[in-house]
Amino acid sequence: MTKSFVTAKEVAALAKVSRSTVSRTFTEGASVAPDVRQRVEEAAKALGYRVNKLAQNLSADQSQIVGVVGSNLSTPFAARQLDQLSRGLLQRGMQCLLLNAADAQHDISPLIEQVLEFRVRAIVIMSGAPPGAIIDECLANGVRVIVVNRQTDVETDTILSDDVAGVRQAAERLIMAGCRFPAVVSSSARTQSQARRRNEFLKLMFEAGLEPAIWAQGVMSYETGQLAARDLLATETVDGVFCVTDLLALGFLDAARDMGRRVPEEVSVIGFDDIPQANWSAYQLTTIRQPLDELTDAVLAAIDRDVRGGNSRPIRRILPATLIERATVRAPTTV
Amino acid sequence: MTKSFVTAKEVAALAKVSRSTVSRTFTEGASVAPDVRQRVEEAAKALGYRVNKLAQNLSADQSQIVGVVGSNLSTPFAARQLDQLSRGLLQRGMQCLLLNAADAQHDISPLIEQVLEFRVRAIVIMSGAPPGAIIDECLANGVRVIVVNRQTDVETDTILSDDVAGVRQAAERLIMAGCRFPAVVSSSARTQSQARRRNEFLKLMFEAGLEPAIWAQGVMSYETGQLAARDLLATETVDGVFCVTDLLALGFLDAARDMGRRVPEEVSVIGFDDIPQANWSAYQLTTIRQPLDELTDAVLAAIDRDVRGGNSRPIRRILPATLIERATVRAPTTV
DNA sequence: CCCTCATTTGCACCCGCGTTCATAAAATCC
DNA sequence: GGATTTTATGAACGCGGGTGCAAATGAGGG
Repeated sequence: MTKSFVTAKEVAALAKVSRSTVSRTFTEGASVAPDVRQRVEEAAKALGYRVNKLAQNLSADQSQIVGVVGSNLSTPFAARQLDQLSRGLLQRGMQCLLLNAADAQHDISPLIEQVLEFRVRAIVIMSGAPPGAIIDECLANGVRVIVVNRQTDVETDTILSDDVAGVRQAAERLIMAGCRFPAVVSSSARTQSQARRRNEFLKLMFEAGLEPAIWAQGVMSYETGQLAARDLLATETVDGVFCVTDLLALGFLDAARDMGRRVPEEVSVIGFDDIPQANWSAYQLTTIRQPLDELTDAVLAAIDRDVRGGNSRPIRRILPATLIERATVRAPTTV
Repeated sequence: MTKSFVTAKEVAALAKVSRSTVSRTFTEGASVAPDVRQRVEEAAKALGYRVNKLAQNLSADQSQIVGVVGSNLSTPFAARQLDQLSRGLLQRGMQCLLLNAADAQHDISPLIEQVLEFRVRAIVIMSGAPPGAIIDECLANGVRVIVVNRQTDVETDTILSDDVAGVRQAAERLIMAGCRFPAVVSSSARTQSQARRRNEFLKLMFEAGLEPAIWAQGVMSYETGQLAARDLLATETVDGVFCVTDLLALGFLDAARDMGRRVPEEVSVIGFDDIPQANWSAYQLTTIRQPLDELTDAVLAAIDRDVRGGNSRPIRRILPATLIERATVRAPTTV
């Protein structure tokens, strides 16, 4: 019943040629007589032959597979990122081996090891903490590693959006709105971009002579944002909130409204990422947009890069984040 | 610079054993003397050896890769589905080769062919139109095909949520709310589940003596839902809307409110899927829940199944969809 | 002390395909 | 038309690793 796949040998037998000729028929730019080629192709079609990529990649010692490790894939931002990336890979004739790091903060070495076993062409790390040692090992083996939105001490391709500049715009905007009692909301997960955004916000606020309330609990989710609002608005005097993620901001918004606080009149809220929901008319969240398209393009470009001159230096691209004005921050006050 | 990977041969040389012994050391249940095993393992670690899955799978004539074809991956429902599935696969020691069918209605044969070349263990089809011919070919080659939320004429594993029963609950609920002028909203994409939900709704409404307005345009998105509301509420008398997808329903809700219509007092709205956003407090959308967890479990079970007795008949599981009462449908009227 | 049996190990071959290399056939040149 | 170049084809080898088989080693029993 469960017959095995058709091999080139069987095609060769049917077409009455050698297996080498079959191989050549399916190899670009090999020399095969037209009539023979046709005979082989017919035989292949009749038998339902398709090359075994496993074997093909084995002798070539490289595959067109790209390993992608990510986490929180149901989160709007990550989902869009993966959607774009996987589509781009497919368009470029590469395969996308998805490794879902269930837990962001865990060490993702085992995942990388797993993907290495497939002699992948490149590894894209969208999340998780990759220890330098294993990245070095990848690079030593000629596997390009592309790290997204994360600083690494290792010399490898790095693509990130300009969190610092983005946060600066957010902070300035809140200050322009006349906020006196800022707060910053994040989850308890200590991912790099979260920490970077939070710390930069704190730094800027201190420089402006303000002392933000700090809230950091739970997982990265809408519900955590709600919780933050209930905590902060009940116990603190807060008139301007920076949520390190839109998801948090949306939860914050809803809970604030449920508590009867008016946004932006009583409290301004600003997020980060610009996920689609931020633009839904129930929210109209003012936020900092991550340049997702450019991010994806940069990743794809970095992967393609290794085809050409081998040992050029690693890419390091910082893409601009921009303030998207919507309706959750008070209009600038003319001081 | 770009050195190749370490092979078993090199490990053998270092450990002063034969390559077979190295192979056996990494093979479950093979007979290797304890001291030799340790020597080999040390050598392997020192050299950074890892087995080449390509080669391993080649001789085994099967991989632990599962091909997953999906589309609209940034959509909340699909994203969650993929998240769960990829996590489950990883936990079970399988790899997830993601094929992103950019366009749902296109023929996905080329995608399947591509994934077949990797001698995958199974193929999960979450979207797209798989022609029966190629599925037959998969099955003939011993590759299990699992189709999710889609009826097929081919005899293969099928997992679907009970759209019909779900829609019945939605329709009954709207009727209970006293709706006289129902409408059904879908996108113009002619995916099976959309069509099934719409047609079933129409049928039930006709049976109840009502004649629903039909709206079907655009892509599957929040914005399309907004558009539907603007169209329907402006030109028709509508007091009860079934959106075949939560995403549509949320857009509909927002646009309806923006037009000043009160929900559920003036118009009741009910969705399908129960995506996380449906439970956000700005919406509180009454909807039909697809049993996502059970769906994923069933898919994973179907994949695992092929380990055991080979030629048992294909699975066909229909999982119950349940009405989730929230706040967008009027309370039942006591007729 | 010799024989038997269990365990360990190396050899050789196979998986399916790409790729020299040599050879046969065809085409070109003078 | 013979010499030379080009082209087409098949045999053989390698990619990295699994595995059947037989030799080698060691332990146990009579």
